[in-house]
Amino acid sequence: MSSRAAMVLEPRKSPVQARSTASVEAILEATIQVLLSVGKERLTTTRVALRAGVSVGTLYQYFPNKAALLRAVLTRHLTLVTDAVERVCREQEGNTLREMGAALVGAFLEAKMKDVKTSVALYSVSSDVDGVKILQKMGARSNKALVGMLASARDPLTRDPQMVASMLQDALAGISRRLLESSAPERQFDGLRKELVFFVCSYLEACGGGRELLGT
Amino acid sequence: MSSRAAMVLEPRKSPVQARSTASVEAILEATIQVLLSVGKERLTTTRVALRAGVSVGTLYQYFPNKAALLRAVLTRHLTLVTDAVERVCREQEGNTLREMGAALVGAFLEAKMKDVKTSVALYSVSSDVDGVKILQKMGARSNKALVGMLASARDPLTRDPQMVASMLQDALAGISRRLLESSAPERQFDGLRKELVFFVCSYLEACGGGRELLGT
DNA sequence: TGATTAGATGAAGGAAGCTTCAGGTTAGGA
DNA sequence: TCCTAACCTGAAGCTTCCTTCATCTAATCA
Repeated sequence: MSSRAAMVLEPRKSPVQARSTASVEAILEATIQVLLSVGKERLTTTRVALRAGVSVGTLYQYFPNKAALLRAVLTRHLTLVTDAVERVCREQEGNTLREMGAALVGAFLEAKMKDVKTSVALYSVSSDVDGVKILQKMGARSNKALVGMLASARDPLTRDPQMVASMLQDALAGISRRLLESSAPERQFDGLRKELVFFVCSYLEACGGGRELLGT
Repeated sequence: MSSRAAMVLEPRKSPVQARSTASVEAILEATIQVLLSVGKERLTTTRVALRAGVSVGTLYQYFPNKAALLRAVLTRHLTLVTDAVERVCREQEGNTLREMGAALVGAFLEAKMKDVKTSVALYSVSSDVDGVKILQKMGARSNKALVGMLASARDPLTRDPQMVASMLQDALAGISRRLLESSAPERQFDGLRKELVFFVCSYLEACGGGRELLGT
């Protein structure tokens, strides 16, 4: 009957004491571990609980079902990436489009590469758990941040910022996905990063006047 | 004991008479129908067979298991898209980078939009069936075609064609995916197409000398 | 037309895993 | 110290489906 009465689905129950908070954390972490070690096909709630060092019952005390658990993990991960994007966007306000492009690419790739294995494992989970909805929510956040940043550019955009932002984020998503799912992401990383900066900057500069720039 | 003895996995048995060919076709088609109507979670082999107007036994006569069935459907769809890309690449040989970019975007989007629902439904299937492997195979084909086309450009590339081709196809993939998964793809289609052409052309022209062009 | 091969059937075996719940343990306040 | 609420446990119920195979029907060919 406390204020935490209105929680509908995600957490079935909120941790109050320290030990339960630890349980939830352990479960979340274990989910990723299991995902990495046996793959989503063999990821069972029992296995996750085992790995987390708790019983299945405990798991179900905090997550209404398997899907919710996976959703929580996915959300967690995507939030990190989105936060990273929002951060650069804030930092880059007032800079040139070229600077923005380079910074965006750097931050995005870094966030995704932070834990390659996990990123890849979560791609496979996404489609089982209306990951699209989660992605859209995060996408909207990124979009907002990007539009704000672009609007503040020293060399202003001559095109619909909304549209430009979408292009950038979706292209980034597609390219980084392929990178991550390739056999050796680390090896390709640097070359790809450079080209991606070039790609994005070409576009952004064309979106601006496209004059005062001649460098690379 | 005929020559068709070496088939290992995909089709368990090859259709010989007309009726069996019809069965296979019906099963493939039914798979998509079921996917669209009840979603992949509730797609069962029995349901597919029912919809196809055959018995489960028949289904298992041509597909060793559920995964192979889904793989077949996915492969089929992606082949169409890849074929489309290869076609434009051939047609555009010898043209300018700008022309190539516009044509590529057009063909790619058209192929993907041909049957939006199916495309979207198959995204969700992809991760259950080592879709990555299939995607990579198709990606390699597209890549080859793109590289060939780019190499033939009237205004030659000043950057690694392999890399440029990857950028293009992955960006295209990312952007089209978002379009397809959005709530109203048709509505956004035209605006997005135009911007995408601009995006791709900006890049390609920057990859060429980037001089003799001034038009939009 | 009879023999042989291709194709079709669908009930049932069997495995797997999600989720519950009745009952135990621990922590913190009175 | 005792009591209540928070927390934990894990065996087993239940459902869902994949896949097989013994059997039947339809083509094809000599």
